[in-house]
Amino acid sequence: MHIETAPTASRSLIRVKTKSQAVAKPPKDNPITEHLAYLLAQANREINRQLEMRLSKEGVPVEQWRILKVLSDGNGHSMGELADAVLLNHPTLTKMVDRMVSDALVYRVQDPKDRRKVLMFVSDRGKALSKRLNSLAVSQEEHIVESYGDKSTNELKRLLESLIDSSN
Amino acid sequence: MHIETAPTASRSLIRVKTKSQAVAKPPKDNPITEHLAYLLAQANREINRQLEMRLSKEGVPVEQWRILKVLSDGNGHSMGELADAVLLNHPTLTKMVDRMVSDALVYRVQDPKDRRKVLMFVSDRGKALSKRLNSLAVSQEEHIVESYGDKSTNELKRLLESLIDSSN
DNA sequence: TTGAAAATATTGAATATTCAACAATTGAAG
DNA sequence: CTTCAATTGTTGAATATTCAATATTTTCAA
Repeated sequence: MHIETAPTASRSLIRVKTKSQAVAKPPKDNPITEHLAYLLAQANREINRQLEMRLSKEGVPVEQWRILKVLSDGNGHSMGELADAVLLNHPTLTKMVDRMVSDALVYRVQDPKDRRKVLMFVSDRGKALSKRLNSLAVSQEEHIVESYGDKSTNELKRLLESLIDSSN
Repeated sequence: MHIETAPTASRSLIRVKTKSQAVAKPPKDNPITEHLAYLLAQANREINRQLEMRLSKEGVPVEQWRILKVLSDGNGHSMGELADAVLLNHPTLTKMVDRMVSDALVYRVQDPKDRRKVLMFVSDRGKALSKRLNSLAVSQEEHIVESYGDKSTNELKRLLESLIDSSN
């Protein structure tokens, strides 16, 4: 691995640039921490990590909690529907569902109305796990509310929903 | 691949459950779309996708924009610092930086003060690219503001920042 | 009715990420 | 000083994700 030798102090000094004076309309060259996309990524990463840690008690990734939760309405959901709902693309979902079928958490049924489709169902074992996972997820959110406040949490949720709406 | 035969209509009917009456304190078994963690993941996915599409004009993933942007202050940043700043874990960053070094966008300098550390710098080529990427990112955010509103955007940013703060 | 196009899900290869182990350097205790 | 622990970054193997191609079924137009 090639690594440069350290620059000399004088060379560093030569490089110092005089900032051009502040412009009237801000050049929008803000620090990355002010970009919406960055803040969303950062917040998502943090909250997702916390949730992941809670769910690890049951040895289950966040995505599987989502899948079980969506299927827990008892209705069959096609793979396409499910992929949208759980924020995974199709091939990723297929493979994750394969694992969950192996673990007897969910099962596939060919849709009799449209045989291209596969309907996913949750098993009793999956339902039981889903309940335990929900407790963990709810307690995480309660923990957030404790430090962040009920008002802020609800306001944030509302804004996120409307951002999502406006992005379609 | 094993797929169950479709359940008969009668079997489906037998399974229908009578919902227990509404409880005083909600059981918090809300749809997943009301969970903060889910809303954050969904919003992040959507906005990140849009940004990704914009940046694809320059053939660069979002993470490389972040790296270039952070390094564009002209100071050297250690790999650890950088990993935190750009929301990547260490091995992932190492490999992405390898690619960027190949593309002559950034370079490594061993820190003379602490030779365990590697300081990352952006090259002139990287700086030029960074500017173009910033334009694209800014225009994306402007596009969001157009439909979502200036007020909502700023309010959302503020709430995200304070969520992140309260999570540490 | 037939044939082409669209929709749906899966597969395998290519790519990316993560985990655990490692190497190098520094810090700190004795 | 010496040695042991902690810090920093990288590597390789294991795992996961994505892209492109495929198979199947349905839809729709001619």
